[in-house]
Amino acid sequence: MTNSADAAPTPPLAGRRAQAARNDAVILEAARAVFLDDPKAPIAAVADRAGVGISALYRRYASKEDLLRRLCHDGLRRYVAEVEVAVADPDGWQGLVGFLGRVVDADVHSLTVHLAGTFAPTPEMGQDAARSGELTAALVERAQAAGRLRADVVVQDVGLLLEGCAAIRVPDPERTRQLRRRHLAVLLAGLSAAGGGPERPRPPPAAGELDWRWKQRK
Amino acid sequence: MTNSADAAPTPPLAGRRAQAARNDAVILEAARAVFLDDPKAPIAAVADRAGVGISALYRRYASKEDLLRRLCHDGLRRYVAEVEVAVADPDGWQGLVGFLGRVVDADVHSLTVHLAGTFAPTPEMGQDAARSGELTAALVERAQAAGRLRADVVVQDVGLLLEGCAAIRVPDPERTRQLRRRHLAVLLAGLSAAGGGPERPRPPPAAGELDWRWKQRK
DNA sequence: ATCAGAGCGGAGCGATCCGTTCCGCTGCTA
DNA sequence: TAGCAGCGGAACGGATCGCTCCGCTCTGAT
Repeated sequence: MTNSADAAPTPPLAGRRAQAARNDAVILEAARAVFLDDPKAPIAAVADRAGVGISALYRRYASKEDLLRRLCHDGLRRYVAEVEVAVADPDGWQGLVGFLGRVVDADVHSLTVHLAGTFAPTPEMGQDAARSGELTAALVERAQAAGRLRADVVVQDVGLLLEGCAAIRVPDPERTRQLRRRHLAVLLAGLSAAGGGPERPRPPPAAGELDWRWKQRK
Repeated sequence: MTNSADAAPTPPLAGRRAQAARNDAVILEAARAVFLDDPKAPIAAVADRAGVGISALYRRYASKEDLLRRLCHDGLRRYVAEVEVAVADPDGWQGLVGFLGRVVDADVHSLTVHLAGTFAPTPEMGQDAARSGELTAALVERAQAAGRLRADVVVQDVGLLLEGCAAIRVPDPERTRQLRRRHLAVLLAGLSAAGGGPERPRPPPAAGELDWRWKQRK
């Protein structure tokens, strides 16, 4: 994300350009934190949190919608990257478990879902979303093939799980992470083939049933 | 909730007073639906949904905050009523399971938690909240005593569970209910003593750790 | 039959909020 | 040293929203 065009003579962290390049990251991180906390937060809140003026924001993004889109797309890409790593795991079950832990920790779900509908998605985002769906499905199948995931689980159950974990939130971020991990462990136990109980209530979530958020709202 | 002072000669559903009494319920139900969907919704949205004018609202509630408080307190009372029924169940585990199902169906958690912080709570609400906590703790203990609930579960885990279920939401309310039930079943399987797995990640949620929402925000 | 007023619809006021623009300053960079 | 990238932040214009208020209707007591 840092600007690679800065092979300047000086050590790479002084001067105006370098500061600006650093601001790129600072602003994105601030925006992440702010909009995760309140998806309707004003732009000024991001600027304050980043410790910069509003101009620094508008120099980088043409509009609030642009920033939101960028944030969301980054989250989506992160998701795809994680799930790609996961399907490469030789152990289908461990691949799924590790994947969920990392995605929950990174709070990717809040980024992609709570922000959805606040901006017009690009075609590229649609492709990435489709790809993420396919890969997640593959991940679920592999975990089932390994015999560790209940057979009556469907891909969309992963969406419900992520939704549930993302809903856990306390003021302290690290504590939030811990509580989510605990919640995730309970869910995984309930989803594992070892986990008792008869059938899960039907009908299971259907394809596309969780996609309504992506329709532009407002 | 219907006005019992209407033992009028006519069948009890005609006349201005009766219409007004019916509006009481209509407005409350509309407010429930609207604020459940968007806690920041404007008052006018409630009036529209109820099919009445704004005056009809302000005749009943002095302010928006008043209405929110009423809604939230109703939810809290509902919770207490349900948990009272549950602790009376001779089967500790079935008491817990049935209770969770009813509370999740009624979407009580969204009412009490997503609205919290948007109004100044009354002392009476504090008492009810305390009582609900005690009763829930008793419920958990009874389920553990029955040997059906894992020993490393704490009361606050119920809070996490409700939080997670409340986060599931699709446009159709009945479908939302079904998906939440499915999610709840997974969680219960993960929480039941039969459910496999070693220890749950520690430390478990602590007392009061989920109460930060009740601090007045904004 | 009469009429005071409960009940209500809805326009509009005043306050607030928010996205975005723009001006002027600073201090790199060429 | 001149020029401009980069930025801070005031302020504008529009939108939103809680709430008030005026006037109408029609009930229900007399």
